[in-house]
Amino acid sequence: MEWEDHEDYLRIFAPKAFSFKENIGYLSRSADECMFSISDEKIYRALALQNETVVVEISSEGDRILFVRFLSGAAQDARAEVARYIWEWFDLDTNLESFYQLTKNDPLLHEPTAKFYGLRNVGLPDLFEALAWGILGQQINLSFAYTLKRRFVEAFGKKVDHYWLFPLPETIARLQVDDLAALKMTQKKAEYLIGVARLIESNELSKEKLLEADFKTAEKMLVNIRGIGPWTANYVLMRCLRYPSAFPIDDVGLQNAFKLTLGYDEKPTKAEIRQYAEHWRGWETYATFYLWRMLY
DNA sequence: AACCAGGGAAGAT
DNA sequence: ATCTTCCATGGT
Repeated sequence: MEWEDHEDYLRIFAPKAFSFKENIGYLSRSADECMFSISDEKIYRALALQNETVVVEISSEGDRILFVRFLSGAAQDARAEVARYIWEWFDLDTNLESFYQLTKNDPLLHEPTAKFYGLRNVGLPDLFEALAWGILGQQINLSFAYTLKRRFVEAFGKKVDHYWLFPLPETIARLQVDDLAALKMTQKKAEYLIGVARLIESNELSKEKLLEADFKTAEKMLVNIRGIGPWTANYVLMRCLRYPSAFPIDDVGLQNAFKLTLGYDEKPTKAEIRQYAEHWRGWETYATFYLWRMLY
């Protein structure tokens, strides 16, 4: 991690193949997002750290240096924690150069990788947030998913200045199914969310445990949880745990992105998707992420 | 106003 | 192992 602490601000030096503009563009894709806001090419959000809560403003100097100001909070030890969070959020440990090398002649990926050069898998570092977003998003369109997330966050999260912190698992673990169903999600979703919150609260499930396992083992650990099938498991393996080979192959967005990018009239079959994906073995996460980006 | 969306569970084959 | 049905809401 490369960064400088200047007390009232931080500078974070992104690696090659990073474009602040592309990442801002990605983060601006939904007007209904409630976990951060973007205005004038700057990102604003609250972060819950070990010992305090801070509000940060993230802008850029050029396209490779992230410039972080603290709008509230930021004791000495918090600043390194913020730098680490942002480093992870933008997936700055990944070297994208070999991905670009691999895809520059790929019939499907050459277009998205050229168009969105420097885009990162801007993830969901918090495991409960990633799982909850996956569960909330099951079987509904994206706009309703954002509506549900907003209701969930505003009902059970915490507001810091103008910004929301995602609900904590210990809060959700204590709810009844009806408390969540009142937000107009299905009874099942309410059950799944409470179940996952309880597993995290009891530490039976944690990011650390999932990261100790290899990809296939972590996938099995997740799929064994009620409410988490292959789609949600791979979504979380991609966006939170950052296994490079995660691949939600049944995702309808992925099928639509194939259709759009290849100019097909019909969605591709699973076999076709597998065939294309052979070329990007080890980079399925980034391939999926760039293909999704084609859709909005 | 009927019908569809779409991932997961549960039950059936 | 693979299939069918159900969930329950918002969008069309």
